[in-house]
Amino acid sequence: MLDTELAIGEVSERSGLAVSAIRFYEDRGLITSDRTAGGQRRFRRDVLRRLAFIQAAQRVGLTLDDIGAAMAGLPADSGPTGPQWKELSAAWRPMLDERIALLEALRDQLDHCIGCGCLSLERCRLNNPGDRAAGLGAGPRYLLGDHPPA
Amino acid sequence: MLDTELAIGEVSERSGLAVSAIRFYEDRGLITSDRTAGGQRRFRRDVLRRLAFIQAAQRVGLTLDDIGAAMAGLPADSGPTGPQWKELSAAWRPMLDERIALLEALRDQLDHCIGCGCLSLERCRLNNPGDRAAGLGAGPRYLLGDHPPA
DNA sequence: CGAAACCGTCAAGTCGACTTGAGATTCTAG
DNA sequence: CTAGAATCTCAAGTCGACTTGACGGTTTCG
Repeated sequence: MLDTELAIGEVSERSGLAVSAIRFYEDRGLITSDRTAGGQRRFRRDVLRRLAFIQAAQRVGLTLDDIGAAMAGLPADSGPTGPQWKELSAAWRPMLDERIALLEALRDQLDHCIGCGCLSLERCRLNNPGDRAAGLGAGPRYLLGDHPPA
Repeated sequence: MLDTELAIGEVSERSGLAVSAIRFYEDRGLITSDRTAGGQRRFRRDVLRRLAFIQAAQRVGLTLDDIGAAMAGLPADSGPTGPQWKELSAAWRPMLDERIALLEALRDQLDHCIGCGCLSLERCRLNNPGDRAAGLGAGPRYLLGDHPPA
């Protein structure tokens, strides 16, 4: 227990993730672990940082594949270090900004529709399929729409 | 063709949705249609408004169930009328604001982490499970997290 | 009238992200 | 040392939102 390594249950408790989810992430290669002689997982503390990172990224709407790709450039055994973290954050910033802009546009558009009573949603920019910024396509599968092919 | 009713293919083209998706929505009770003598669907024009509405709502991250519930109060055969639209929009506004706030918080937090180099993501508010606003839980299943029990 | 284009109903499949269950093994506190 | 809490693996299930496929009927245009 004073051990630096954490059992999966501890990781679960500290990260707020289900044990099954943690195993799933390991299967997907997002995190790694050592094993005890008996075969149980023991995680290095930095896995918490990775998991936190994963959770944050998911909230932004990235898929595990995206996240895995982004983390592929990081050293496998540690959380992101300074410059790497910087790089990642910089890479995601435009996407964050885009999502925010989209949500704001939606809200304002809604306000506009309320204000003018036009009810012409189908003519609103909200549904302009040609517009990259608004026409994000097919719904929830990828959250707020596409994540850049990045 | 000068007919006021639209065949499913036309609806598809005008709405940008796949024919199969439109049928799916009808199964789910989100839209309705008449049938020709031969059994083909014929949609009233206002179905376009409904579909537009559905698409907009999805982009905000609502499930079809949510959308169905919200539209349940509307007259089945027409798009939302003035006051109803107003009511709906008003109901969704707080959620939109919350989502926007979340995204902004995430972005700013990311900036902060870059700035200070603390790398202490796990201590950041981003992952505070007790905080309703930030601890939105379990990822993509419900898009950017929970939609209010509304 | 007849071919091409469109539409119908199922049932089953897909995708992402996990969860659940079964049955066996390992750890740890008393 | 032992009871019982934690873990293990692996297969299968779930959920939301659709899509795909098989197979057959309907509309429309020339």
